[in-house]
Amino acid sequence: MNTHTLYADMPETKKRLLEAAVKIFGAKGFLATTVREICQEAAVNIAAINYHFGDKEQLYATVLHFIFNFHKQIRDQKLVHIVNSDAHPEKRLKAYIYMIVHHTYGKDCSNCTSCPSKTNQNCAPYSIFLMEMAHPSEVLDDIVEQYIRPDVESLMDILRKYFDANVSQALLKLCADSIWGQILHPTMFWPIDQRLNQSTKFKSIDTQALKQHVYEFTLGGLRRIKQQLHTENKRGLV
Amino acid sequence: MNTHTLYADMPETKKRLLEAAVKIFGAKGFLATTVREICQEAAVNIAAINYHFGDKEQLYATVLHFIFNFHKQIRDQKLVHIVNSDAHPEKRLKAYIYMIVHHTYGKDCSNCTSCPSKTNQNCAPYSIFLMEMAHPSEVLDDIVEQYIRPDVESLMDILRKYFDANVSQALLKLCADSIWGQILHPTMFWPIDQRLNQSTKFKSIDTQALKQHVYEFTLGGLRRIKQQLHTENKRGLV
DNA sequence: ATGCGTTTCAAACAAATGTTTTAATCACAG
DNA sequence: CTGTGATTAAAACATTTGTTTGAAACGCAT
Repeated sequence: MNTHTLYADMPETKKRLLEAAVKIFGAKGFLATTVREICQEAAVNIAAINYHFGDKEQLYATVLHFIFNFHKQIRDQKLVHIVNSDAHPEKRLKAYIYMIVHHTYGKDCSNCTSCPSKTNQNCAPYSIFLMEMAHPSEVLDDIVEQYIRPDVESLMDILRKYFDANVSQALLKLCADSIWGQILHPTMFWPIDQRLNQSTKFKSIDTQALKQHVYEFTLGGLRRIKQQLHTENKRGLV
Repeated sequence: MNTHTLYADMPETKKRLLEAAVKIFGAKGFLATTVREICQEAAVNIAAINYHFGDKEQLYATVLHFIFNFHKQIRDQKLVHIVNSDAHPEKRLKAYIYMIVHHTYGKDCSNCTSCPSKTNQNCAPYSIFLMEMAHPSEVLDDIVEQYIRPDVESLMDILRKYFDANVSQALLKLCADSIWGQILHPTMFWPIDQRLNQSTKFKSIDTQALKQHVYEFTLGGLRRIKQQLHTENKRGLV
């Protein structure tokens, strides 16, 4: 079902443990999940975790890598294609936003085994991600380098080319944050939306509408800022 | 130091416990903090939590209310003033964004006792908030109703008046999310920024620049969307 | 000073957790 | 069939956790 580097050549028991771990770590958090529950979910013996992974923490680290490695290959391919394209920066930006939103909210996620409950809970990967933001573990360093930095740098590249004039790194970062903030907000703060609008997550998030909106909103924002830069430069020359 | 409704008429021990609880719950999460550590930090006996709060969970619930109630009075006053103003919606939007950013990143927070470490950790309130997003507790229902819904509704009001034409609730929500996403992103995903840019939080976040950027970016986004609505309507009439 | 309700204290309790141990079982090459 | 290494199984272990208990100390009106 899933051709995964970390996953492919694992013994059956180890695979089952990993899948169960994603599910339960996601549903309850690291400390609230007991190794007993994971083993029960995976239908293996209590000692299996220590045998196959060393201990609970190393299992969690594997889970973290597993989650972020999900779709990395496809995603990276698309990414270099977008960044190296000679299309207009606005087109590239559109491709970028559409791609990220797709991988964040697409069916690939809502159908994966890591998302046990689509109704009243954040799906496992996002819960785990939020946990890391609240209290980063040691693994986060690697995760950022391997999986997050490439995505962010790509966006910075696109933006740099968009503002063809000399533009500060600080401004690029602000713009990138504006974009990422818009993309991630609906998943990350989903429990609030749920309570505000009695909504169920994957029903209420219209991926297509979100893509379009984030792109149009962003385009308006960027154009305005670019224009302001332009008038500032002009004024500077007078 | 802090004239707080929940805080004012508390016995000394209870206050100390509450402050210690904010600090340690924030630094470690609910399960990772032991009542023993809180009591040690507060320099009170082990049994004090159960005596003053009932149990660990009720202490945590109090902490949650305490955090969100912080500055609520001032904030609410400003809010009604902004919403009921007869200024141009763009001006009101600016006031709204500036106010929220101020209360999210302002000195009032970075100086408060709830933010023990400004260097390598998210400050307590935001860590606790993220925990709630990852795994909501029962208290979140009340928190959303009392503290979050008013803020969001105010923004929706402003936006509704901005798009003077008939505009769908869905579009308003998308725009509101774009704004909130931009505002919250830097705090919430601070651990990533820290690792990407070796930055320390309160040094790297320039509140003034953030305010201005979010407003300008948002204004550009909203204007573009409004314009698109307008041409759509025109086309509809033809 | 006395008595009483409130608060603090040290010690103990019961429950649960991650891990280890040791033996049993399995896969399978020789 | 045999033997060897890998895997699984059940039980036990050591620790830590939140909570309770019952007595002591305190504040304070009478």
